Amino acid sequence: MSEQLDENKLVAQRREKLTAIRAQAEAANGSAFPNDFRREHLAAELRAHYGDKTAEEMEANSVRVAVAGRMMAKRIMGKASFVRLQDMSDWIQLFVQRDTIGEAEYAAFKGLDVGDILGAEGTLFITKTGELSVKVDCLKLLTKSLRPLPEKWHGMTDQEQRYRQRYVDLIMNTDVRDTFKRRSAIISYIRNFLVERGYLEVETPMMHVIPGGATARPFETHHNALDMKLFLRIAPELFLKRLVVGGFEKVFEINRNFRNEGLSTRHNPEFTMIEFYEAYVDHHHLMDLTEALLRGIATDIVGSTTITYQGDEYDFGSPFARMSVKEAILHYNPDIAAAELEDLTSATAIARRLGLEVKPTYGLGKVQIEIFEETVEHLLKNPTFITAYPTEVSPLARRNDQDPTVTDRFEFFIGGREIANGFSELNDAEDQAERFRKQVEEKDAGDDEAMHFDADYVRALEHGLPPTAGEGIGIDRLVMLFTDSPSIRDVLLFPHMRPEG
RNA sequence: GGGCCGUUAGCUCAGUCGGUAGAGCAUCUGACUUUUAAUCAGGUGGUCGUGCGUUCGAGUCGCACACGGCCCA
Repeated sequence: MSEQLDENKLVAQRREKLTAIRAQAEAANGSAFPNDFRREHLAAELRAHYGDKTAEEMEANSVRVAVAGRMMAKRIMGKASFVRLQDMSDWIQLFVQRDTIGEAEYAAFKGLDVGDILGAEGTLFITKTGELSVKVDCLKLLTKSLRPLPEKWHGMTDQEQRYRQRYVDLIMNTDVRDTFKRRSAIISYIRNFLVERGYLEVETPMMHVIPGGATARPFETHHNALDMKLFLRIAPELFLKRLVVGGFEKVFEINRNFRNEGLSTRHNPEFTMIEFYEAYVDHHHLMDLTEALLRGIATDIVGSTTITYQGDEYDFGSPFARMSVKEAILHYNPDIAAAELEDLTSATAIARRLGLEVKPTYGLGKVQIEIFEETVEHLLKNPTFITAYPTEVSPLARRNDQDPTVTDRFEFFIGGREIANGFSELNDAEDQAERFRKQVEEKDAGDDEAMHFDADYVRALEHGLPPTAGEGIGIDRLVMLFTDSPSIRDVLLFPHMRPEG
């Protein structure tokens, strides 16, 4: 596929047409790919302004328009024809008459192909079937399309082709365009939400010398001039907190992170997260903020506090449920006694009974989280905050003042999936250094997802991080939820695919 | 990583028991001055994902591989 894409007769025919168009344009001192046509109107604007007018009203005051877009359908009725012209906003019909544009122009029009990019000028009118249309008096081919589009009725349905040739998918499928417009709207909403509250948007490095801020396997790359190994970032967290040390007390970043894991309907090697940090608040404040943000997205973008995802309804209108990890385990496992969860031996027995692997290095907190993930996560359908994560699995979160075995941390779940993760930040530099050492021990013991020791980050903390709370939200999964998309690939314009076979 | 399913014309899909490859749309030719999946008549279009094997003969049966989808880990 690299050099010679599949050629066929249809493409060859169009190439021949283009050759003739080139020759004609050259003879007239013009271009086969003219760029001097200026569009004055979008289809959606015209529909909005004139869509409910009557044929008589349109005839009474003639409206001149200039539209441009891709020809999606061509119906030749003899000496008059109809064209469906699709632009970024919508589509509008063109009415092309031989006796209006001239015999030579009409002959040229008949040679155009579905898929060609056209510019058209004319006056608006309404056909006898009630379709707002442009009676064209000037039609111009702007770009010749050499490849046939998929069939008009079924369109492009093959998932693989839709992902690989997203440009065709976007041309053919309105709902795909709508999904990505909504994705953009959601990101804009989040950005405005935070900027309105005094947050500063920043960009921090994506190439890290020490990958940090999450437990995940990073991608490695190499800097030639410096002859050094670099990692694509797995999270921006440690840089954002350095900025809070520096005095940017409310910051956020929306961008890509990279994790070297398998692909699935919920995982792409590169994905988009927002992380935000605010000084002088705690994780309770972030839960309130998150609740307001998600309710706002539902209301303002979806248009309802109830959303439907893959047949299930979720309610964003009521206050979100909040419970601790241990409460959740006990609530969904009535056969487990509270005391059993507090003891490593009995908790390990429970985990093994569930068929979970418990490594000798696991402490009580890790075992509890394994039980939680196995028995609770998938049941958290309506919006729920789970709090009080074990310190053992939260190396960057602040210990709880009453119970130092857990942290002031929460994760947010909906539809059985984790969408967000936030906590009051660990700002005790000495505690942080100690937890990094623990992570390094685990790394040395063979856990390639464990963290590195980041000495500069500890140095930053030694300058003093104000009490701060921070959170990360997976944008792709959030967009899946709000666009009713079953796969992460449906919300990524160009999802990662193996090379074509 | 494991299981199941898929890969046939540009697109969407049929293809019986193993016997020379089919339809619709698109395209080409002709007719048609208000259609919207326009209609009518006629024509063109194929390395059946790749490779190996079984067979007189493979789109069809077997094995391997590639890519994808769904489920599981």
